[in-house]
Amino acid sequence: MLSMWMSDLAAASGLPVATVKFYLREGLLPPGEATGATRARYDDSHVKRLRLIRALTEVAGLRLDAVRAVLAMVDDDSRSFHQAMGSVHHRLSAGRGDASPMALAQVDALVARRGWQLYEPNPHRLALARALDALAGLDHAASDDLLDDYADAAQAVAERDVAAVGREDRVAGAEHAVVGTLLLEPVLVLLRRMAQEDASARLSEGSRKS
Amino acid sequence: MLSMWMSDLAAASGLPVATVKFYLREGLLPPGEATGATRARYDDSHVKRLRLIRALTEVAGLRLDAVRAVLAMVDDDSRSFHQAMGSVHHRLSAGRGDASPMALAQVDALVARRGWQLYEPNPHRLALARALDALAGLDHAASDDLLDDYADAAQAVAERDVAAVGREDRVAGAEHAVVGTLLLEPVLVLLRRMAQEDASARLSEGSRKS
DNA sequence: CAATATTGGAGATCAGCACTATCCAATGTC
DNA sequence: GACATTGGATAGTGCTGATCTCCAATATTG
Repeated sequence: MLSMWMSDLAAASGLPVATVKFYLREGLLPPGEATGATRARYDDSHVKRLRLIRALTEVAGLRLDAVRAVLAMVDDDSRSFHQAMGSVHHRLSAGRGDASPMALAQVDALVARRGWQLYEPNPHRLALARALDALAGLDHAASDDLLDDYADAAQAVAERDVAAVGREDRVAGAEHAVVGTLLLEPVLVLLRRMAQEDASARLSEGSRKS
Repeated sequence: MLSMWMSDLAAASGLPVATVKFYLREGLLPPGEATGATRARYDDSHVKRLRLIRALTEVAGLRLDAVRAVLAMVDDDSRSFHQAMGSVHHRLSAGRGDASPMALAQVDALVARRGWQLYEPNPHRLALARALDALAGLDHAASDDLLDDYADAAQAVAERDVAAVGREDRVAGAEHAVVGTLLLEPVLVLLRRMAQEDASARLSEGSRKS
């Protein structure tokens, strides 16, 4: 089915018509091709766009303004993966408040140890420092050693992802990569939860008396 | 300062008095010791509790009902880390909707490959399958190979965390461990974003003509 | 000890977000 | 030509998280 009306689009995407209208109004879904004053045709690209919007909100947990920013990236072919990912990530990590100089220094030290090249101003740095402050404030300060282990794991998946981008999507545009990267974030978190459940089960089992 | 009034508590935590009152009403903050009909004293434990609430909402991104569940765990010494973490994680991964049998099978295969022991019903399994469905629906299906790499990374940090719990907190109660685990989730995500920014910078630099 | 300011409890109110419902005129269909 | 459908505009809903307003009881100060 290449061409459809709004109600078909809604049916195809499993969303209420009212919601499709809402996304149109918000500029998240491009308008269909008008066939008259009160009718418009939509096609497969609109179905896919709706799937993307729902994936970004439901799976990646983005709010609609962040979705709008991601879609703007996706629609702009002129950006490289690197540029697109940068804009998107920077927007996602942005947040209010400031961090202690100590936590910032710990982050900077980590970045230096790793030899990471980051752009300034870098919202990840601030967000991470705030997380470390929160941990420290609860008597749960993260050691450099712990951060290194976490960074090892993070770097392993990040390099894997970027290598995949270099292989597949260098020319094809940034969309695939950005979308994949965003949706894999919750995957990593979920896998950590599962792995932790398993490890914790082993621990409590191993220590059980009988 | 061991004993204070509500306005001092608000000042000490950096929150408006109205917000402190709100948390009291919501049962997130235990009531102070009443010294009369209209006065109550609060202490350090209340300051720390407020820090915990804000860390869970701002850093870990939990909603107040999830915070309430975590606090209930924290206040209940009778649970092991394993039990507490299970309840909390299961609540966090809970979500609406269902997943395709294909995605569920892929998750089950992964779990089987890893030899992970998970409890049923397991919300992580469903949530992960839904994420995989979303990826597949956007022509970005995750291969078993990719999942294995992600699981490697997830398992590495999970085992590190659980080992730390076994070392420090076996007796001390589950609070530390649960809180640390929750707050380290965003840390891992942020580190992945930073590592990706670095890897992507290297890639685009390495491929630049001059 | 009286005057004044502060405290904290209860309820109402508000703001932001993501939708959802109602109108309505134009249009397509039978 | 009667009738239902479409889709644009506008207003309203439900939820969450927080803030405002009142007020009587209480502490502090002169």
